Amino acid sequence: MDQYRSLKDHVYDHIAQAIDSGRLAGDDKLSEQQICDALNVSRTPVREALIQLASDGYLENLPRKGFHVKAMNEESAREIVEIIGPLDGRAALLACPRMDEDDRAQLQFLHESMQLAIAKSMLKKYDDLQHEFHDYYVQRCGNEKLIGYVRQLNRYFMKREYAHVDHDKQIALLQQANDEHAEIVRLFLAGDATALQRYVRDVHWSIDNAPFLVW
Amino acid sequence: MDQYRSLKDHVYDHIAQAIDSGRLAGDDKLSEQQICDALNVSRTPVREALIQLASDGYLENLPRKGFHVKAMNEESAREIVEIIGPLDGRAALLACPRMDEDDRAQLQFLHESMQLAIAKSMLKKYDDLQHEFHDYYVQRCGNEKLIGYVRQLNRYFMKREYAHVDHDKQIALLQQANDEHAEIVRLFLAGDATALQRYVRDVHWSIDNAPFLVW
DNA sequence: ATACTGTATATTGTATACAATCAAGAGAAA
DNA sequence: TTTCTCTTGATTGTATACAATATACAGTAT
Repeated sequence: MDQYRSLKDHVYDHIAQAIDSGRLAGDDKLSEQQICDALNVSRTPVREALIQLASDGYLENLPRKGFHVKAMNEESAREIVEIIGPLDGRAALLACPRMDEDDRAQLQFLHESMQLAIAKSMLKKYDDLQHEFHDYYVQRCGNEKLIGYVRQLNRYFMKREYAHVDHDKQIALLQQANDEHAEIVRLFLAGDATALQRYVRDVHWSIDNAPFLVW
Repeated sequence: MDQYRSLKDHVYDHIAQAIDSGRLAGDDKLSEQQICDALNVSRTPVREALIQLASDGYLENLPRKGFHVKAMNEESAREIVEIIGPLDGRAALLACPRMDEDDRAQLQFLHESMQLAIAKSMLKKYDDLQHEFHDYYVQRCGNEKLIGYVRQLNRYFMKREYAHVDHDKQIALLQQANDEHAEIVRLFLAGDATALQRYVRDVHWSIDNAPFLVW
């Protein structure tokens, strides 16, 4: 069963990846013609992909003036931080009773891997593992709509930059975050879904001391 | 300043309204040609609107087989109930410190109007007021992304049907809901944002005794 | 030099044309 | 009758053509 992928989907993935990888950023304007030339397709599938990307929050569409990449600014960062906690916490709550022994072992393994990454100052590695950690239980919450929301919100954390924070301070922040991961793992192991939700929502994603508000 | 509205937007509104109003429902298949004929436009803006509607959760797109209205079923209803509480609660938390005297008076007025609607057994009127009540503080939470999410989730509650519940039972459910609204108003007046968030999230939108899971 | 105006070019929005796939029905084989 | 295959028409996916608007730039007036 070879699953059909339209040119629209192909274009969609191409642009989405370019944005996620940071190759397209800021308020970059997208030229339809340029995309057509690059991918050897006509404007129809390109426009359809752009409309979908705009609907999914990747782009913005100024009527009669085209599409441009939605810039990350203070305001949208604040909006994301205000929402992610309740959603991630709810995902943890729902995932908790759906985890089996192997799942819990995976979470523990990821936590210890992150600790290793911190010890070796492998910041990028830590970042990847952190996403994998959160993704792991979100993917198992059994709520497709919730999974979609969290995925969309997390996209913005992909492009975080650490440049303007000095290295020691950065390590300290990661260590704090991973201590929280330890508690999250503990609550998953204990199977205390309610406490888990509260901890993820109110502590790990605390609006106040959000150490993740770093771009 | 006449703001430009493309044919795509026109088509989008047309279909969205047809779905919201219930004129299109179930798994109804949408014929592109039929829409073209009805609105006297070509397939291009129609397809663009359909793609956006699918991205916004109105429709589903089976490759090579077209678009059909996303049906409401047990599963998607459960998914919505699992998400709406944390989001609506967070919206209330954020809105609370942004409310002025007039806003609080509006909420109180809406609450009392709902009580009146219950007393007169005006179920449809109550429903409208309830939406207005929740919308009122959500619209003032200062988080556009959150507003969008709640709006999308609430679409599904628009088409709720009361038919299979007897009238007295229905009135009792509405009375309970409005008692909760009273508490919500009280917390808004008290300015206790934290308690408000908790109440909206854990009591009013409680997963367990969700009296709103009625289609 | 600066600001304005008109024109040429580029880009977006929409319509139409063509290609690929799907769905329905007729007819043949079991 | 049932099932299979083939064919035909309908529908979707893509390309191209055309129309409407926006952008850039040259030339002119101040």
